[in-house]
Amino acid sequence: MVEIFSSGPVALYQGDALAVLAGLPAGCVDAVLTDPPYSSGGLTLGERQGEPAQKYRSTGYKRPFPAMLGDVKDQHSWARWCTFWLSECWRLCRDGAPLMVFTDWRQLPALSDALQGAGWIWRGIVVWGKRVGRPMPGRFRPQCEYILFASKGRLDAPSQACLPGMYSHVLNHARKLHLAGKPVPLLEDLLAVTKPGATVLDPFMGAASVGEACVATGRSYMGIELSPEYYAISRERLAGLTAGPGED
Amino acid sequence: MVEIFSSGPVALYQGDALAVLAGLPAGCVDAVLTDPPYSSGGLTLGERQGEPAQKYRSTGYKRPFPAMLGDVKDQHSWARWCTFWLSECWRLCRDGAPLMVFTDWRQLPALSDALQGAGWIWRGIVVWGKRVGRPMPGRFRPQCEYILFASKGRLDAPSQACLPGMYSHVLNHARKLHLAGKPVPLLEDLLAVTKPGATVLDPFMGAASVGEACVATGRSYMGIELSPEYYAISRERLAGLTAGPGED
DNA sequence: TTAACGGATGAATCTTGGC
DNA sequence: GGCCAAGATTCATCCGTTA
Repeated sequence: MVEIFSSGPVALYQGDALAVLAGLPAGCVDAVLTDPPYSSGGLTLGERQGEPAQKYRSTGYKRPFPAMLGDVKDQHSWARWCTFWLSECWRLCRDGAPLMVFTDWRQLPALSDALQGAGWIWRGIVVWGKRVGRPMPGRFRPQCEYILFASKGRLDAPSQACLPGMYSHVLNHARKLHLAGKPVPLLEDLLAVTKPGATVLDPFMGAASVGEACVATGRSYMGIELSPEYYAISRERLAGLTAGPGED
Repeated sequence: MVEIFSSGPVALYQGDALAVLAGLPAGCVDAVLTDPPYSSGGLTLGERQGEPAQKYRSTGYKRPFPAMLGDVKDQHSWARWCTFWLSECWRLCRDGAPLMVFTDWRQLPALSDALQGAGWIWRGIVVWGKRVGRPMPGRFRPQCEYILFASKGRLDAPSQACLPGMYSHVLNHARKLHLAGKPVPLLEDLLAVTKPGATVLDPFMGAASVGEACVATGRSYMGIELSPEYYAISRERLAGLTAGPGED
């Protein structure tokens, strides 16, 4: 059964994204902003399913994170799975809702297929320049991640303001609670395509950086997380936001 | 018949890219850097095939450019056509050669499929932040273009130096000779993945910005252009480079 | 208060050796 | 021979601490 936590503008669900999404009513969501597992990197099944302390990490790296569940798919399965949850998101959203999904360069084409297959109209790419990146001798370093931007039908723009197509934000790794944590200021910037008070859905909550950005900017947040460990971390983090400043 | 111009490190061919490439011998090229027609931007066939004064332009923008030939394909045909010329490039390149192809966000997934279908190993995306872009009220502006980076087999790196994954260069519209002209300093930066003296192939020369970057950085340049008008412009531009400073 | 220094880090990739 | 696990490698940037 799904565990639910609700407090003010925050509603959290612990369970598999597809299962939780299927149980929610249509039209209850104004926007989607999420960072799914990339299932990227690793040529072999063993590498993809490796210990989270090893995968995506340098040898000798010390700081541990809880395991990222569900990050073990090959690209074909990953694309089909994305189509499934993106279809559910489409059903839950009202017309005109924006969708923003993080991806790395390797999965970008598959994700663009998946979201269009789920009914979304692809509108563009937002670039996140990370400023730091792993050095790659003799070639270009993977220094950017990407946010695919789409809408359910004609985009219902919150204002006439023009938003930039790229953002440069530092990720403070000392404060990062999740291996794939994103900077809260970046997420706050992205929320500019939603109206104040909008209900934002995040099927892959992780450590709830999106939730913190929603609280900080006056949006309602619906977060779903499979891992009980990260669910607990997120619940504490969002429950404590009224008491003091949070972390990313 | 194909017209040929040759002068020092520069060799230019006037004709259809596929036809010219097919007549060249295998293994004569060290790297590919090119900016093909995107066949993007128009929602309808009529818009895609319309006068270039409308396409890619803000309303009211007056400066005329010669017609960009061959920019009239739907996405399926475009992807097939890309696979063809990318396969020819693959044949002409020696093992370890890098490939860099410009694209906009809309064609990025199709281009990644095409280059992998042609045998290239996709290595990543380099982001070009244009710093300016068409304002898009209420949404993110398309401020970046992308360079897909690939290699023929194992990449033969010219050095151990780590290159950045994104570049920010302003395009000087007044000096631009082609509607889709790219900043020469950006092209010079990209040439850092080739060795000095390398032979660089550019099947879609346009106004030869890549050619100018090659001359400036001591690379040999092979350029192909379908349009007689742009071929003439490029020939003059490159022939004049020894006399004085060029333009982009 | 400001400036400089040192250490840690990164949604990786490649080579090598073992089974 | 094929597949897989482990280790080495790389440096711009940022943060915390010291001067």
